[in-house]
Amino acid sequence: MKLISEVKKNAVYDYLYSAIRKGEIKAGDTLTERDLAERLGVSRTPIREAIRKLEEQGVVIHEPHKGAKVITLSAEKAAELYEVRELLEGLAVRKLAQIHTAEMMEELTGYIERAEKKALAKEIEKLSDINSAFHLALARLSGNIYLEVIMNMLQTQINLLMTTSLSYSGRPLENIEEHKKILEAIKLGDGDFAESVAKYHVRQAKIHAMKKIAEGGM
Amino acid sequence: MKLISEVKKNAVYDYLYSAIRKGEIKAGDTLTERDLAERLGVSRTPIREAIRKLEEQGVVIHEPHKGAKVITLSAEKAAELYEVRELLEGLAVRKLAQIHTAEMMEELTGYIERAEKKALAKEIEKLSDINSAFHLALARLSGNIYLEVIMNMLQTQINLLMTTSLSYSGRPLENIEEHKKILEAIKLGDGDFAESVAKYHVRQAKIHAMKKIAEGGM
DNA sequence: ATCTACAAGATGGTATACCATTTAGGAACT
DNA sequence: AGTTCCTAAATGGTATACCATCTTGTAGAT
Repeated sequence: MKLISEVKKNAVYDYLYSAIRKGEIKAGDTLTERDLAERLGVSRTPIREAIRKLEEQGVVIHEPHKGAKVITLSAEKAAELYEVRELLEGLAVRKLAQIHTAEMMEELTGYIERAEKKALAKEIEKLSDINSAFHLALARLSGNIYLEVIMNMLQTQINLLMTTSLSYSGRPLENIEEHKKILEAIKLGDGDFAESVAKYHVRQAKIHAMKKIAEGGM
Repeated sequence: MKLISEVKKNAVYDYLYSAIRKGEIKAGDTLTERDLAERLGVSRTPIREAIRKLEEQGVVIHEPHKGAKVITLSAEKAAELYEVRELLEGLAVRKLAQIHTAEMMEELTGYIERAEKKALAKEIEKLSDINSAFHLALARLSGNIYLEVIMNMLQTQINLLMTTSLSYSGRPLENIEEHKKILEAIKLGDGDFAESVAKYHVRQAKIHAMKKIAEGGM
């Protein structure tokens, strides 16, 4: 039985991460414990824990006695991000091609269906969340726990990038089509092929993101 | 000016991680905050932070109201670990082949020299630490910040594996020879070749580790 | 004998106060 | 005017107490 009021530690984390994604807290801003505690009406303890978690995920960097600064995602960092993600997503999909079951495919298809609805409804923030969930699911279902943990971190960063820098602008339909192609490749059961399709997808996403960053004001 | 007494949070983390590596705290054991606080003579606060960090690194898993349990590294987990590491170390070395400078090579060579000394002196625990530092340096020098963060986590896990399961038993000399080959490949500047040498090294380490796990009592 | 319910202990989460360290700004001196 | 030193404020770290929740064992009922 899940209660409404989650533990504050998580609530604070969610609030801060969301505020950063929405741009209410900008890159370079510093989070100070006492400040936030007062503003959110809680003690420093849950704030500390939330900031630790943000640090863990690479969202802020803590400089002693200067506060935790929200990272700035430069074009270089974005390139590094996608570089690693290409490898890992390739591996996840390769493994999935070898071990996939009907239930797995059903779950994955579910994300795509929901994504299509959100895309049509232009609910871009929710679309972004669903796409995140899709990629995380690929990692989780691959059965490699490390892939899952790492992809979670990378996805957190990518969401940050998408929202703060790219203002959610995506290529929603092409993106979804590529996701479908990944699922088809998994169904074929050919690890090499599935891996190459997944890598292609990540490269496309990277190209798009880099172009946006180059245009937009970073 | 660095003082002797580091912050307790880190001291507690170091103590716990070390105790786990030494087997004083075994896989499956639970860490409870009050318990440790009393035994180490500090308050729960630094204990909490240390446990969080252990959790972050995947060393313990926190189950609500049951304490933080030290993970059990099964053969499957070890295989997953090396699977991911092969990809990432391959990427790191590929990049290094393209961007390496004299200073970088000097640093890397330094690790190998120190490793040889420790190997000859049979100081196996210190050897293990130096090898960790070598691999972490590869990731760091590659210039991809994500590689560095991720490799740090993987290395933490591998150290755990080496000590708890493999009792430091290694193939120290072969290992060092392979490290030398990696450096030579980097110097040649051929990314593809360097990557393949690095991947080969990780696969060898994996084979050795898996064999040991199969023999030894896990 | 088994099941239920409840109470006590264990565990985690939060609030608060205090201490340590660092930073930053200004006063005093040259 | 520039430099040095010192102090106050900011920030982080730690200790402690209290509260909420969950687990577990046991007493009582059936």
